[in-house]
Amino acid sequence: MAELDSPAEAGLVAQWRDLLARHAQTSCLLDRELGEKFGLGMSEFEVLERLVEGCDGTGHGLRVQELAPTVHLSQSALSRLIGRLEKAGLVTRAMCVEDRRGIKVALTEEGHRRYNEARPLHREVLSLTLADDPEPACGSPIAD
Amino acid sequence: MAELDSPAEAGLVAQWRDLLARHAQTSCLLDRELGEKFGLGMSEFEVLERLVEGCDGTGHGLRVQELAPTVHLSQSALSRLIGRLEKAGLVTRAMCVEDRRGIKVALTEEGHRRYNEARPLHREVLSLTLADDPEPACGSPIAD
DNA sequence: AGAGACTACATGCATGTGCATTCAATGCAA
DNA sequence: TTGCATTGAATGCACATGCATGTAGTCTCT
Repeated sequence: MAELDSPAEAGLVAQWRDLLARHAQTSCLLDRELGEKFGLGMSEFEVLERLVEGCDGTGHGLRVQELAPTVHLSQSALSRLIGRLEKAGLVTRAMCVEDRRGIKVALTEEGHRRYNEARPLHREVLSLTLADDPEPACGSPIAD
Repeated sequence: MAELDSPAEAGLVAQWRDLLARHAQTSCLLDRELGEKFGLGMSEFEVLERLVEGCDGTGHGLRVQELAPTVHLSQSALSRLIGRLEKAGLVTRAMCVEDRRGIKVALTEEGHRRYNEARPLHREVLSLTLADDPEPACGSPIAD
């Protein structure tokens, strides 16, 4: 009847539940904090960060398909996310000269500034939730 | 100008990205596999599993608020998820006698059966994606 | 050059989620 | 008992996501 997991399976399940809990806590708190203080979602921040890393200094910009594998989003979700960032004035979309199907996404001044402002809070949330402590219950805000 | 992370922060970021990647791979594959082979989402399966653990043998059922902390969903999302499971005939909702605001959720025979059928695949996915291997690119199906 | 397969991104649509609200039941105070 | 705050769960709504599809540009083969 196989009602029980083998020890190996039980270990996997425990690992998975721990991962789920950490993910939920962290992403929930990131969304809340970044959202209410900087108007950014977790994924928006992640995309800004990739853009900073990918073209720091140079203003070249990244292809959408270079962004896609690093943030874990479908192509359509990423397209719309970039649309939101563009509307917010944080990035620009420009046609790619060497392949005119492609889109170059680049940070604006404002985007770079916003990222720099948000980063300390992002790191603070990570240090709060990722240190192996007794889970601080998702909603707890960060003290000013 | 603080453009760089401290080593501690860099470690946190790396840890967070690893967690994000594992979560994306695993939940994506779980949803795909459980969905197409058993008509269950990842969270649906998680709820069934809690119900099995919480009232195995006894047919008592669990309060919604007992379920809520273990699956990482908002109260409203959990309410609707239970609605879907109920409509699919996998659980029953019954008024709670000792507090008539509450709802007792219990597995049906069919729910128990479906869980037992789905569990091996669930464990298989975990063993595929959680073992620290070179990430098998989210979409890769499980061989029959 | 021209036809057809393919690629990069955008968009229509269905769905799952969270927040705010609602409604019923309970607990508590006077 | 009556009145009021609180709790447990359901629901309206806005929104982000994924899948399927559309559209424009590119590549290949002849």
